[in-house]
Amino acid sequence: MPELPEVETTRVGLSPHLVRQKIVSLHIRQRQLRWLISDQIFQLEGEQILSLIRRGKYLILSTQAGHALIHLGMSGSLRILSAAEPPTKHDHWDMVLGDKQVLRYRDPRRFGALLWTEAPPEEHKLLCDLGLEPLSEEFCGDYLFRISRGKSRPIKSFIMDSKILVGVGNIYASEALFRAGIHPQRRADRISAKRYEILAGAIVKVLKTAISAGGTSLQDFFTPTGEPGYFRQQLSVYGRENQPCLRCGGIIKKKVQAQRSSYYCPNCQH
DNA sequence: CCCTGAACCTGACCGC
DNA sequence: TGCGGTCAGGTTCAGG
Repeated sequence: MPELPEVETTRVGLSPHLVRQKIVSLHIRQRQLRWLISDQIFQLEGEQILSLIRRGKYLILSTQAGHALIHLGMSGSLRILSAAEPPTKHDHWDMVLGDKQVLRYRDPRRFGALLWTEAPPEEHKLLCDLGLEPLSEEFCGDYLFRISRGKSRPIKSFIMDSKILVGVGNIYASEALFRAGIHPQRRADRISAKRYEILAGAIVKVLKTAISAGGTSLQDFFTPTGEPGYFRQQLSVYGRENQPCLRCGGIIKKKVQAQRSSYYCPNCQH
């Protein structure tokens, strides 16, 4: 579920509640997420939170002793609650904070992760091969154009590949391609530099707009204060199969590509 | 290297 | 009400 805008919304919402707080204790009710939560994670107890940053779809919570890497998978969410609030069925872990508040992780499908690392996080196996941040200075159409040469794979899977750029998942890939007028199945090496310029702009625009709206809530996603994200109302193609294209009035199609649904307008996207 | 398909897990929804 | 099938925002891994 959560793509870059939802993870960024989570980070922004949590940050004022977490940074400089002391972690009083950690309570794990379900260790089996995407990977088993290691006992090393208890080194967080007694530590002060120094920062909460985002890299791609990962959140990195840093202390003097080491770093917790948090991934929300498909259905994960984080909330700040009163420590007195009883946990419910899929609330897998709690981080009790110094001010009687608790950071609570909920994840029905358990595809998320909570990992411990003492080395610099950027060296971690899951982070070291990640591509550019789409909202960074270096990201541009020319970057996509250069590394797409000789790549026959479809453009949708290309922009969803975290080794190339991070944070673009199934919703925003469809949305960005629609805005750029590019067919999701077009080969990556058959797109001009000019069109990559437009695509890079569309990716940045759609991600920034979604962050401003607090992300997209389909089923499981809520901001840390329990609010849904409102970007769903601005989706142009995602989830709109058989509905009219907002640009040309044609019919939006859905096609399964690499086991993921792609939504597009066959008239506007080539 | 490139791509596909399976795997991990639960819940919502739809048709019968 | 119940059952079976399908689908869902992510990512890794095995295999051809």
